[in-house]
Amino acid sequence: MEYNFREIERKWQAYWKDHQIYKTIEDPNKPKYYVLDMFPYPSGAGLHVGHPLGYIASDIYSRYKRLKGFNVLHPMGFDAFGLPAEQYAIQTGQHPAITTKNNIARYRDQLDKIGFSYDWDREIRTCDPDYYHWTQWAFIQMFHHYYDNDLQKAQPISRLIEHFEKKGTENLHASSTHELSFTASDWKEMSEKQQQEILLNYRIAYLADTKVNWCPALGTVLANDEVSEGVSIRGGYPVEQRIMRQWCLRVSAYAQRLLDGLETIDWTDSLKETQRNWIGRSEGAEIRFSIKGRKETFEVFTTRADTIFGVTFMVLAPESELVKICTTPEQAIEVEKYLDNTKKRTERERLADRRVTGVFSGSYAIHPITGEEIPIWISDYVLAGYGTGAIMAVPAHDSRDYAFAKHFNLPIIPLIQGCDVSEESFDAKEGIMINSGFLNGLTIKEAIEATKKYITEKGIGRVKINYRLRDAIFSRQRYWGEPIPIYYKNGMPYTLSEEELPLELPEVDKFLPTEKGEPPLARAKNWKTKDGYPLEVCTMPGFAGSSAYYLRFMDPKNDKALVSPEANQYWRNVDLYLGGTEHATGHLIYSRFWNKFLFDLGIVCEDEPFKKLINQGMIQGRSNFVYRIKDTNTFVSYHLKDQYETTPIHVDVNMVSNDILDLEKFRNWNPEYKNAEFILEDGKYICGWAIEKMSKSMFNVVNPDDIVENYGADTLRLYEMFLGPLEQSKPWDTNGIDGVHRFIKKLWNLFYKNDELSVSEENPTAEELKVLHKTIKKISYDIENFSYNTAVSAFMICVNELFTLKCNKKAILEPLLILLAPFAPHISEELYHTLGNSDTVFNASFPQYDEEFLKENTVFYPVSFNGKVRFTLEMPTDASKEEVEKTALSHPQTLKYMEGKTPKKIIIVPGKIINIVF
RNA sequence: GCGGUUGUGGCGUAAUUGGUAGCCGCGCCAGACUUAGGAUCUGGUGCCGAAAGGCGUGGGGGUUCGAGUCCCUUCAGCCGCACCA
Repeated sequence: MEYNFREIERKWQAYWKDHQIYKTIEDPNKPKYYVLDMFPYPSGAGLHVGHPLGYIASDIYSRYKRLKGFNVLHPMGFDAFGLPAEQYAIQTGQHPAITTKNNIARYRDQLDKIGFSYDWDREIRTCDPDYYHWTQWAFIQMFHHYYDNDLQKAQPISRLIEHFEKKGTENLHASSTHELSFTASDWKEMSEKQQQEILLNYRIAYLADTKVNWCPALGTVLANDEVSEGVSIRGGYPVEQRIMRQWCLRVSAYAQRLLDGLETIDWTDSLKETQRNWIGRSEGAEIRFSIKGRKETFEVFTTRADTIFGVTFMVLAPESELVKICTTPEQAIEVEKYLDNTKKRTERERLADRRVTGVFSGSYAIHPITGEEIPIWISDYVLAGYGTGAIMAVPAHDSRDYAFAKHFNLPIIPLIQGCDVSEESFDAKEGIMINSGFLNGLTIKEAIEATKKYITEKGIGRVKINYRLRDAIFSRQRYWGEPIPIYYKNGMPYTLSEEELPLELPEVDKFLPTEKGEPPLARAKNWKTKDGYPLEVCTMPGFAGSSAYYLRFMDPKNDKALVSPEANQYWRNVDLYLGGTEHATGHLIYSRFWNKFLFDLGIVCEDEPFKKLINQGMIQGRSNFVYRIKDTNTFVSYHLKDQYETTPIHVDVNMVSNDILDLEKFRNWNPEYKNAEFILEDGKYICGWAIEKMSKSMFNVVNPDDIVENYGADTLRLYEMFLGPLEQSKPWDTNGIDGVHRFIKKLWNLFYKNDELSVSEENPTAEELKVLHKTIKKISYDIENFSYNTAVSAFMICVNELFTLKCNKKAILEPLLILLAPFAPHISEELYHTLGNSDTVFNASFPQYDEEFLKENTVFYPVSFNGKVRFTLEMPTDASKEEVEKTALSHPQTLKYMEGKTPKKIIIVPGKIINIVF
């Protein structure tokens, strides 16, 4: 029989579906294992060959774990809300729900062809009301909680109100937007509206005026991780800063726990480092300065408290509230001018053009230790959003302060013994302090500690930890997202009751803002509560739906809760999570935050959602080029191109094979090339190539459907794994796929001789057993270590060796099929049944290797002289060191290489190597 | 600038963790079967050299009997962060 992959794959995919092989239920008798892929956003372009890489890897692991006796949860769903479908809707009028549904169908079809073991009964779509019910529910919980810094835990708002009623803000240690201070009686005298406004300052989901990234082209605000270098990541449209009243999530409250949690999880160092970076913890001191002639004081944050004696000026961010206070009438015009100028510059311009700019405020600060007067300046090199928006400038030891001081001719006082600050600042954190009063003679490290102690004791400052992590802005002025379950009464936000969920996305006539500039939901008819209060018109951002989806998979049909305690306690958290690095600072921070919040509420039993995480590398494209001779329609083959002046042109890789261009296809590709002429080499047109991103514009996109059609899903799966280490980026080159396909056919031919099934029941030989058990050992090790490329190579070696041995014994081939089943499920299932089994191969057990079969009688020693290997020596495995040495020294070859000299030293590593030094 | 990560044949890669560098494939070369080959099978294939032999894991240095692997130094690519005080 021929290996007919089309028929085999169709047959077993249907069988698995009909017999519900992948249906998963909680089974207390088996250990659980949860394998999750980062679910895709179903784009209109469909999957290319790079997308399934991680899915294949996780599928192999899932099937392996199952064969090892685990109850494996391996679900899949779709991150279905998002901008592209909405942009498409604006352009074409097609409802994003329809676009999304079609795209999902396409994705599903493509995924099905590859033969994954997903339990599709658990499929979730974030745009499904039954799903976003629980996204909205979580938001409501966040609204009704605040973060207690003492307990390091979310607490009900009712507890906060109690505190206010008893003590006002006294002894309150809660995360907040602004530091507030009021008494219990102040609180009681406030109106309902005032109280609500105060509470927003503490809620974990809160409404506040914040500086946002406004993207005019998309008509919405974007989160920090959705913006890069001043443009939106989706679409690349310019983004500007604006102050707007927005929903935010108090992620910053969890900064320390997000940081600490990294120690407990098995992620790569680079990813943890990226998150640490993003959280940006810095330990320092907050020091208070008074303003000469005024009662107001202000604080600055510094990590270099040791440099306090080197402060020669202060700098305020232009947006700082202190600017008003510090500006003297004499300087008012100058300051006004400067503020106007900075306002006109966008964030991008400020970053691109690092000119030193600033203006003197007219006021002086009083140095808290020396009592000296220090001029207060205003400059946009100080960021309003970090620390207190004001700094103490130490030009001798900070390059930014140095540049500023040089430009405005301000004094520079060196503080480190022997440092030279005539040309640049000395930023290094090493040396002995000078010019620093009581700090003189201390090392920097000692001086930092001494200063902290001093300012704390004298009450002029305190030790402070700052985080770069900002609260997440949660409003999007868009249509295609989860409605926020909020209504407004008296201008203040209130949540809908849980019974009113899900708040379904309403129909609108157009997916555009209203004439008044309100978001699209403002177009909806009757967008108000039954009592007539207006509902929130913003929707949630893209990361909302993906923040807790891994929990929903545990219990996807539950209409009473996000996840039942029973399901959650069984599945706990994700054991293995696979996905790309692009989510390092977005999804992977937000979902950890979301999970920790639910953990505080006792909804989930694990503090961290993803125990182990692997980032699969990107599959790059391999582009092909033709070379057109300038101003002609003639194309010259690669090796001849240097004889002409040519322009390289991308050609579709699908009409190139082994870098040889199909001329006929090329001519028909584009009318422009209809009459193209070619200068060939050896009768062929050879294309040039380059490794680039896989994208439509490079014409290097390879569709998995085509590969499945031509080679089968098993070949695709094996080849994707064979390309190289999972985590590494590597180019896709369809040319190499034949090798893997040949391997599968060779495996097939172990079973079939001249189209006849030929499998023997005979007992295997020692040699055959050795081949099998060597392979079992290697495959087990490789799967555990996600080294799938070497596993595929081990399979090839195994089949090559069995082929040489002409082995067709069932006792060898059957375990081999079980080993291979996670990688190539279809052919394994087919041949497993061919051997007479009636149950699926995935109900078998993974073979165990037996060291007994791997024992060798003899070992080949490489014999080297002064480190150079000259020949090998076969010795019995159990030969003693002395025997080996004796045999080696008396070997005729040894005499030749010794050139009559006496050995100085003989190194023998049993079973490994012999080295003779002379 | 800071941090992470990777440098091995023409290409993708491997190396039991300090012990024969180049496994497994692609490509290429030769041969077989073929009307044919972008099919299949067999053999060869790191570089230089006719061979003996020499050289060889980005470069330089070191430790060691022995280094792709450890240490120092340097270069290059990729990724992340970046006026974060």
